[in-house]
Amino acid sequence: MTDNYKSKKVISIGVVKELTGLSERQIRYNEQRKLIFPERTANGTRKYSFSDVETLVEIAEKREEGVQSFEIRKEMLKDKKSKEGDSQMRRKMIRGQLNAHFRSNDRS
Amino acid sequence: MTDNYKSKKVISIGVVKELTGLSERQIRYNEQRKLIFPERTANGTRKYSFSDVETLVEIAEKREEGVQSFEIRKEMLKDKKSKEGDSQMRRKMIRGQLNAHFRSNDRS
DNA sequence: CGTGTAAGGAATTCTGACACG
DNA sequence: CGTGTAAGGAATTCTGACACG
Repeated sequence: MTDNYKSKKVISIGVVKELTGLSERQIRYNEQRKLIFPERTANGTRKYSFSDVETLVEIAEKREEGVQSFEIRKEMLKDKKSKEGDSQMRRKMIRGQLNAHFRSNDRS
Repeated sequence: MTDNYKSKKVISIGVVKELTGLSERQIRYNEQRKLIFPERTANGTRKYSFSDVETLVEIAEKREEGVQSFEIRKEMLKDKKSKEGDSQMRRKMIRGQLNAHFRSNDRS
C-alpha cells in the first residue's frame, strides 16, 4: 500500500554496524568502492536500507574469501541480472578452494 | 529468510519525524501514553519500526478528530483483535461526523 | 587493498520542567 | 490533554589524514 520497507533508506550507520557486525570504517569503505549507495539526510548523515544491510553482509563474506572489491562489484552486477538468490550457492562452491583468484570465469 | 523488516526497530526519532511529519515531542508523547513502544539502544536512543511509524500516523489522524489517547488505546486493542486492515475504513466512516465522541460502541 | 585511529566540528537525542489551556 | 520550548549533557556521525602492508 505504501512503500517498500526493504529498500527504504532509514537506518543510520550505528545501527548498520550492530546489524552487520562491521566497523563504521568498513561500512563507509564499501560506499567508496561503489558497492552500496546510502542516501544522505539534510545534514549529511548516511541512511541505509535493509537491502543495503544484506548486501554488506554478502560483501563481507566474499571479502573474507579474498575477493577484492573489483571482483565483488562484477559479481553483484551479474547477480542482479540472473535475478536469483544465488550468491548463497556460489559462496559454498567457492568455499574449499581457498582462494577466489583462480576463478576468472566461473561459467564452467 | 531472516527477519521481519516491518517490525524491526531500527529507525531513530529524527527519521520518524520526517516520515510522519510529527514533532519529536508528539512522537515521545505517544510512547508516554503507551500507544507505541520503541526500543532503546545501549545509550538510550529510541529506535522505531516501520510498524511504529504507521501506527503513529493512524494515531495522529484519530487525534485530529478529537479522539483522546485513552480512546485511541482502546481502539488499537480492538483493531488488533479483529485482525483486519480496517482502521482505514473506520476512519472514513468517522470523517463527516465531526466528532468521534458520539461513538462509544460502533458495533451498530 | 582494506582497515584502524586520533582530531575537531556539527547535528542528534535525552530528560525534567515551565507554560498554556 | 497535548504540545512548544529553552537547558545542559552525552553520544553520533562526518571528513581528511597518517599508518601498515
